[in-house]
Amino acid sequence: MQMMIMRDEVGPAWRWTRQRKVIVAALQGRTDHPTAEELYHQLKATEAQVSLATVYRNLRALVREGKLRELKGPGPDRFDPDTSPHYHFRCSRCGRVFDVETRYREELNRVDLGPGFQVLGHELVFWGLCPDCKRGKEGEWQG
Amino acid sequence: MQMMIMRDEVGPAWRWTRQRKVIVAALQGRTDHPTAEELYHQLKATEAQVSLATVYRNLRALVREGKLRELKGPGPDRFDPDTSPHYHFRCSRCGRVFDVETRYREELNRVDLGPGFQVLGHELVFWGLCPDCKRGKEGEWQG
DNA sequence: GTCTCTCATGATCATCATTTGCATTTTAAC
DNA sequence: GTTAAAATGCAAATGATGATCATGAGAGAC
Repeated sequence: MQMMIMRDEVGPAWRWTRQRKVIVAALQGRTDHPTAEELYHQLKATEAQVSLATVYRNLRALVREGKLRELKGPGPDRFDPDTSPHYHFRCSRCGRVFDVETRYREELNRVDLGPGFQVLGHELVFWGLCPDCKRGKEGEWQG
Repeated sequence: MQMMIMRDEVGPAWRWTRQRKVIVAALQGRTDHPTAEELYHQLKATEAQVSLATVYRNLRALVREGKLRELKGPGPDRFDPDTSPHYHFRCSRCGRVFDVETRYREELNRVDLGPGFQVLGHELVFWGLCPDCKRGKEGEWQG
Protein backbone atom coordinates (compact mmCIF):
# COMPACT_ATOMS: atom_id res chain seq x y z
CA MET A 1 0.00 0.00 0.00
CA GLN A 2 1.99 2.94 -1.30
CA MET A 3 0.57 6.12 0.15
CA MET A 4 1.20 9.23 -1.92
CA ILE A 5 2.53 12.29 -0.15
CA MET A 6 0.94 15.44 -1.53
CA ARG A 7 1.67 18.98 -0.48
CA ASP A 8 -0.65 21.82 0.45
CA GLU A 9 0.63 25.05 -1.08
CA VAL A 10 2.64 26.88 1.55
CA GLY A 11 6.09 28.39 1.18
CA PRO A 12 8.24 27.94 -1.91
CA ALA A 13 7.18 25.67 -4.77
CA TRP A 14 7.63 21.98 -4.10
CA ARG A 15 9.51 20.02 -6.73
CA TRP A 16 9.04 16.32 -6.90
CA THR A 17 12.68 15.42 -7.54
CA ARG A 18 14.20 12.03 -8.11
CA GLN A 19 15.83 12.14 -4.67
CA ARG A 20 12.61 12.96 -2.88
CA LYS A 21 10.77 10.14 -4.55
CA VAL A 22 13.47 7.70 -3.56
CA ILE A 23 13.70 8.89 0.03
CA VAL A 24 9.97 8.79 0.62
CA ALA A 25 9.65 5.41 -1.02
CA ALA A 26 12.46 3.98 1.07
CA LEU A 27 11.02 5.29 4.31
CA GLN A 28 7.53 4.06 3.53
CA GLY A 29 8.98 0.68 2.66
CA ARG A 30 9.99 0.02 6.26
CA THR A 31 8.23 0.05 9.58
CA ASP A 32 11.25 0.20 11.87
CA HIS A 33 11.64 3.96 12.27
CA PRO A 34 15.09 4.31 10.74
CA THR A 35 17.53 7.13 11.39
CA ALA A 36 18.60 9.47 8.60
CA GLU A 37 21.92 7.68 8.47
CA GLU A 38 20.33 4.26 8.15
CA LEU A 39 18.13 5.49 5.34
CA TYR A 40 21.16 6.99 3.66
CA HIS A 41 23.04 3.72 3.77
CA GLN A 42 20.08 1.88 2.33
CA LEU A 43 19.90 4.30 -0.57
CA LYS A 44 23.62 4.28 -1.08
CA ALA A 45 23.41 0.59 -1.89
CA THR A 46 20.95 1.41 -4.64
CA GLU A 47 21.78 2.86 -8.02
CA ALA A 48 19.79 5.90 -6.91
CA GLN A 49 22.45 7.67 -4.86
CA VAL A 50 21.42 10.50 -2.58
CA SER A 51 23.68 12.61 -0.41
CA LEU A 52 23.32 12.48 3.36
CA ALA A 53 22.61 16.21 3.51
CA THR A 54 19.73 15.74 1.12
CA VAL A 55 18.31 12.90 3.18
CA TYR A 56 18.35 15.15 6.24
CA ARG A 57 16.98 18.15 4.37
CA ASN A 58 14.07 16.24 2.94
CA LEU A 59 13.21 14.34 6.08
CA ARG A 60 13.12 17.61 8.01
CA ALA A 61 11.07 19.26 5.31
CA LEU A 62 8.52 16.47 5.43
CA VAL A 63 8.38 16.68 9.19
CA ARG A 64 7.78 20.43 8.96
CA GLU A 65 4.84 19.75 6.70
CA GLY A 66 3.45 17.14 9.02
CA LYS A 67 4.00 14.28 6.59
CA LEU A 68 6.37 12.45 8.91
CA ARG A 69 6.95 12.13 12.61
CA GLU A 70 10.33 12.69 14.16
CA LEU A 71 11.22 10.57 17.19
CA LYS A 72 13.64 12.06 19.71
CA GLY A 73 15.54 10.07 22.24
CA PRO A 74 18.97 8.73 23.04
CA GLY A 75 20.98 8.52 19.85
CA PRO A 76 20.12 10.06 16.49
CA ASP A 77 16.58 11.05 15.58
CA ARG A 78 14.34 8.43 14.03
CA PHE A 79 11.61 8.99 11.50
CA ASP A 80 8.16 7.50 11.30
CA PRO A 81 6.18 7.60 8.04
CA ASP A 82 3.02 6.84 9.99
CA THR A 83 1.61 10.12 11.25
CA SER A 84 -1.60 8.59 12.52
CA PRO A 85 -1.94 8.77 16.29
CA HIS A 86 -0.01 5.98 17.94
CA TYR A 87 2.66 5.48 20.60
CA HIS A 88 6.09 3.88 20.73
CA PHE A 89 8.19 1.45 22.68
CA ARG A 90 11.94 1.96 22.72
CA CYS A 91 14.23 -0.93 23.59
CA SER A 92 16.82 0.24 26.09
CA ARG A 93 19.22 -2.36 24.83
CA CYS A 94 19.17 -2.24 21.04
CA GLY A 95 17.60 1.16 20.60
CA ARG A 96 14.95 -0.03 18.18
CA VAL A 97 11.55 1.59 18.27
CA PHE A 98 8.29 -0.31 17.91
CA ASP A 99 4.74 0.92 17.41
CA VAL A 100 2.32 0.27 20.23
CA GLU A 101 -1.37 0.78 20.81
CA THR A 102 -3.12 1.81 23.96
CA ARG A 103 -6.63 2.89 24.74
CA TYR A 104 -5.64 6.14 26.43
CA ARG A 105 -5.21 8.43 23.45
CA GLU A 106 -8.65 9.98 23.59
CA GLU A 107 -8.45 10.63 27.29
CA LEU A 108 -4.97 12.03 27.20
CA ASN A 109 -5.90 14.36 24.38
CA ARG A 110 -8.45 15.95 26.64
CA VAL A 111 -6.23 16.42 29.66
CA ASP A 112 -6.53 19.83 31.25
CA LEU A 113 -3.18 21.00 32.56
CA GLY A 114 -4.52 24.11 34.21
CA PRO A 115 -5.35 27.65 33.23
CA GLY A 116 -3.25 29.20 30.50
CA PHE A 117 -1.85 25.99 29.09
CA GLN A 118 -2.88 25.21 25.55
CA VAL A 119 -2.24 21.53 24.95
CA LEU A 120 -1.71 20.72 21.28
CA GLY A 121 -0.61 17.13 21.59
CA HIS A 122 1.35 14.59 23.55
CA GLU A 123 3.96 11.88 23.17
CA LEU A 124 3.94 8.63 25.07
CA VAL A 125 6.99 6.40 24.94
CA PHE A 126 7.41 3.18 26.82
CA TRP A 127 10.83 1.70 27.36
CA GLY A 128 12.23 -1.62 28.45
CA LEU A 129 13.40 -4.76 26.68
CA CYS A 130 12.10 -5.85 23.30
CA PRO A 131 11.43 -9.56 22.71
CA ASP A 132 14.78 -10.16 21.02
CA CYS A 133 16.80 -8.48 23.72
CA LYS A 134 14.83 -10.03 26.52
CA ARG A 135 15.49 -13.48 25.12
CA GLY A 136 19.22 -12.96 24.59
CA LYS A 137 19.88 -11.14 27.83
CA GLU A 138 23.56 -12.08 27.99
CA GLY A 139 24.17 -11.89 24.27
CA GLU A 140 25.44 -9.15 22.03
CA TRP A 141 23.83 -5.84 21.33
CA GLN A 142 21.77 -5.85 18.19
CA GLY A 143 21.99 -2.69 16.19
CA MET B 1 13.27 22.34 51.43
CA GLN B 2 16.81 21.31 50.63
CA MET B 3 16.88 17.59 49.92
CA MET B 4 20.20 15.91 50.51
CA ILE B 5 21.56 13.67 47.81
CA MET B 6 23.29 10.64 49.27
CA ARG B 7 25.03 7.88 47.42
CA ASP B 8 24.80 4.11 47.74
CA GLU B 9 28.25 2.58 47.52
CA VAL B 10 28.81 1.37 43.99
CA GLY B 11 31.80 2.02 41.81
CA PRO B 12 34.61 4.38 42.82
CA ALA B 13 34.39 6.39 46.01
CA TRP B 14 32.21 9.44 45.83
CA ARG B 15 33.80 12.70 46.91
CA TRP B 16 31.60 15.50 47.96
CA THR B 17 33.55 18.25 46.25
CA ARG B 18 32.89 21.98 46.26
CA GLN B 19 31.77 21.81 42.60
CA ARG B 20 29.32 19.01 43.24
CA LYS B 21 27.77 20.80 46.14
CA VAL B 22 27.34 23.94 44.09
CA ILE B 23 25.89 22.15 41.06
CA VAL B 24 23.38 20.16 43.05
CA ALA B 25 22.35 23.19 45.09
CA ALA B 26 21.87 25.30 41.96
CA LEU B 27 19.76 22.65 40.27
CA GLN B 28 17.64 22.06 43.33
CA GLY B 29 17.15 25.78 43.66
CA ARG B 30 15.11 25.94 40.47
CA THR B 31 12.07 24.15 39.14
CA ASP B 32 12.45 24.98 35.47
CA HIS B 33 14.49 22.00 34.29
CA PRO B 34 17.56 23.90 33.09
CA THR B 35 20.07 22.69 30.53
CA ALA B 36 23.69 22.02 31.47
CA GLU B 37 24.65 25.24 29.73
CA GLU B 38 22.07 27.30 31.62
CA LEU B 39 23.26 25.89 34.89
CA TYR B 40 26.83 26.63 33.89
CA HIS B 41 26.01 30.28 33.18
CA GLN B 42 24.25 30.61 36.48
CA LEU B 43 27.28 29.26 38.33
CA LYS B 44 29.68 31.34 36.30
CA ALA B 45 28.03 34.46 37.68
CA THR B 46 28.78 33.20 41.18
CA GLU B 47 32.12 33.34 42.91
CA ALA B 48 31.96 29.54 42.82
CA GLN B 49 33.16 28.95 39.27
CA VAL B 50 32.74 25.52 37.76
CA SER B 51 33.84 24.39 34.32
CA LEU B 52 31.25 23.34 31.76
CA ALA B 53 32.83 19.89 31.48
CA THR B 54 32.37 19.40 35.19
CA VAL B 55 28.74 20.45 35.02
CA TYR B 56 28.10 17.85 32.32
CA ARG B 57 30.13 15.18 34.08
CA ASN B 58 28.32 15.58 37.35
CA LEU B 59 24.86 15.91 35.90
CA ARG B 60 25.37 12.70 33.92
CA ALA B 61 26.83 10.97 36.94
CA LEU B 62 23.82 11.89 39.01
CA VAL B 63 21.51 10.70 36.27
CA ARG B 64 23.35 7.38 36.13
CA GLU B 65 22.77 6.97 39.82
CA GLY B 66 19.12 7.81 39.50
CA LYS B 67 19.39 11.02 41.48
CA LEU B 68 18.26 13.19 38.56
CA ARG B 69 16.09 12.80 35.52
CA GLU B 70 17.30 13.72 32.08
CA LEU B 71 14.75 15.19 29.67
CA LYS B 72 15.29 14.63 25.97
CA GLY B 73 13.69 16.69 23.28
CA PRO B 74 14.39 19.37 20.74
CA GLY B 75 17.45 21.30 21.82
CA PRO B 76 19.92 20.35 24.54
CA ASP B 77 19.00 17.93 27.32
CA ARG B 78 17.34 19.33 30.41
CA PHE B 79 17.70 18.07 33.96
CA ASP B 80 15.07 17.54 36.59
CA PRO B 81 16.04 17.24 40.25
CA ASP B 82 12.66 15.69 40.98
CA THR B 83 12.89 11.97 40.32
CA SER B 84 9.48 11.19 41.70
CA PRO B 85 7.06 9.94 39.06
CA HIS B 86 5.54 12.87 37.17
CA TYR B 87 5.07 14.07 33.63
CA HIS B 88 6.05 17.17 31.65
CA PHE B 89 4.69 19.85 29.38
CA ARG B 90 7.05 21.37 26.84
CA CYS B 91 6.24 24.76 25.33
CA SER B 92 6.70 24.59 21.58
CA ARG B 93 7.48 28.27 21.50
CA CYS B 94 9.93 28.99 24.32
CA GLY B 95 11.12 25.45 24.94
CA ARG B 96 10.56 25.60 28.67
CA VAL B 97 9.44 22.46 30.45
CA PHE B 98 6.84 22.40 33.22
CA ASP B 99 5.82 19.65 35.61
CA VAL B 100 2.33 18.27 35.22
CA GLU B 101 0.19 15.77 37.04
CA THR B 102 -2.28 13.29 35.60
CA ARG B 103 -4.13 10.38 37.05
CA TYR B 104 -2.95 7.87 34.45
CA ARG B 105 0.41 6.90 35.88
CA GLU B 106 -0.76 3.77 37.64
CA GLU B 107 -2.69 2.52 34.66
CA LEU B 108 0.09 3.25 32.20
CA ASN B 109 2.60 1.44 34.38
CA ARG B 110 0.55 -1.70 33.98
CA VAL B 111 0.11 -1.56 30.24
CA ASP B 112 0.70 -4.85 28.48
CA LEU B 113 2.35 -4.33 25.12
CA GLY B 114 2.15 -7.94 24.09
CA PRO B 115 4.18 -11.10 24.51
CA GLY B 116 7.90 -10.69 24.85
CA PHE B 117 7.93 -7.00 25.70
CA GLN B 118 9.20 -6.18 29.15
CA VAL B 119 8.03 -2.68 29.99
CA LEU B 120 10.24 -0.96 32.56
CA GLY B 121 8.79 2.53 32.41
CA HIS B 122 7.28 5.23 30.30
CA GLU B 123 7.56 8.92 29.51
CA LEU B 124 4.61 11.18 28.83
CA VAL B 125 5.22 14.63 27.46
CA PHE B 126 2.54 17.09 26.50
CA TRP B 127 3.33 19.98 24.19
CA GLY B 128 1.65 23.20 23.17
CA LEU B 129 1.78 26.79 24.37
CA CYS B 130 2.63 27.75 27.92
CA PRO B 131 0.65 30.57 29.57
CA ASP B 132 3.29 33.21 28.79
CA CYS B 133 3.60 32.29 25.14
CA LYS B 134 -0.13 31.89 24.66
CA ARG B 135 -0.69 35.39 25.97
CA GLY B 136 2.04 37.04 23.89
CA LYS B 137 1.30 35.15 20.70
CA GLU B 138 2.73 37.84 18.43
CA GLY B 139 5.52 38.87 20.76
CA GLU B 140 9.12 37.80 21.05
CA TRP B 141 10.44 34.43 21.94
CA GLN B 142 11.22 34.09 25.59
CA GLY B 143 14.31 32.04 26.37
C1' DG C 1 48.01 18.56 61.00
C1' DT C 2 50.22 16.06 57.26
C1' DC C 3 50.94 12.00 54.05
C1' DT C 4 49.23 9.65 50.56
C1' DC C 5 46.25 7.52 47.52
C1' DT C 6 42.53 8.17 44.60
C1' DC C 7 39.32 10.53 42.49
C1' DA C 8 37.75 14.97 40.48
C1' DT C 9 38.67 19.15 37.96
C1' DG C 10 39.79 22.26 34.16
C1' DA C 11 41.19 22.99 29.73
C1' DT C 12 41.44 21.41 25.50
C1' DC C 13 40.66 18.42 21.90
C1' DA C 14 37.70 14.82 19.67
C1' DT C 15 33.29 13.15 18.09
C1' DC C 16 28.66 12.57 16.64
C1' DA C 17 24.52 14.36 14.68
C1' DT C 18 23.03 17.78 12.07
C1' DT C 19 22.97 22.20 9.49
C1' DT C 20 24.58 25.55 6.27
C1' DG C 21 27.09 27.99 2.35
C1' DC C 22 27.74 27.92 -2.21
C1' DA C 23 28.58 26.59 -6.90
C1' DT C 24 26.18 23.52 -9.96
C1' DT C 25 22.28 20.95 -11.62
C1' DT C 26 17.16 20.16 -12.09
C1' DT C 27 12.59 21.01 -12.27
C1' DA C 28 8.37 23.24 -13.77
C1' DA C 29 6.43 26.71 -16.41
C1' DC C 30 6.32 29.30 -20.63
C1' DG D 1 14.27 25.08 -25.74
C1' DT D 2 14.68 29.02 -22.44
C1' DT D 3 14.61 30.55 -17.91
C1' DA D 4 14.18 31.45 -13.08
C1' DA D 5 13.44 29.40 -8.83
C1' DA D 6 14.45 25.51 -6.10
C1' DA D 7 17.12 21.35 -4.97
C1' DT D 8 21.44 18.89 -4.82
C1' DG D 9 26.21 17.59 -3.52
C1' DC D 10 30.04 18.42 -1.24
C1' DA D 11 32.56 20.34 2.29
C1' DA D 12 33.05 23.20 5.95
C1' DA D 13 30.60 24.99 10.14
C1' DT D 14 27.85 24.17 14.37
C1' DG D 15 26.21 22.64 18.70
C1' DA D 16 26.01 19.39 22.22
C1' DT D 17 28.52 16.32 24.50
C1' DG D 18 32.26 12.94 25.65
C1' DA D 19 37.27 11.80 26.30
C1' DT D 20 42.15 12.85 27.50
C1' DC D 21 45.50 14.14 30.58
C1' DA D 22 48.24 16.90 33.60
C1' DT D 23 47.19 19.09 37.91
C1' DG D 24 44.54 19.81 42.22
C1' DA D 25 41.94 18.46 46.16
C1' DG D 26 38.96 15.19 49.44
C1' DA D 27 39.27 11.54 53.00
C1' DG D 28 41.22 8.29 55.83
C1' DA D 29 45.64 6.74 58.11
C1' DC D 30 49.07 8.20 61.00
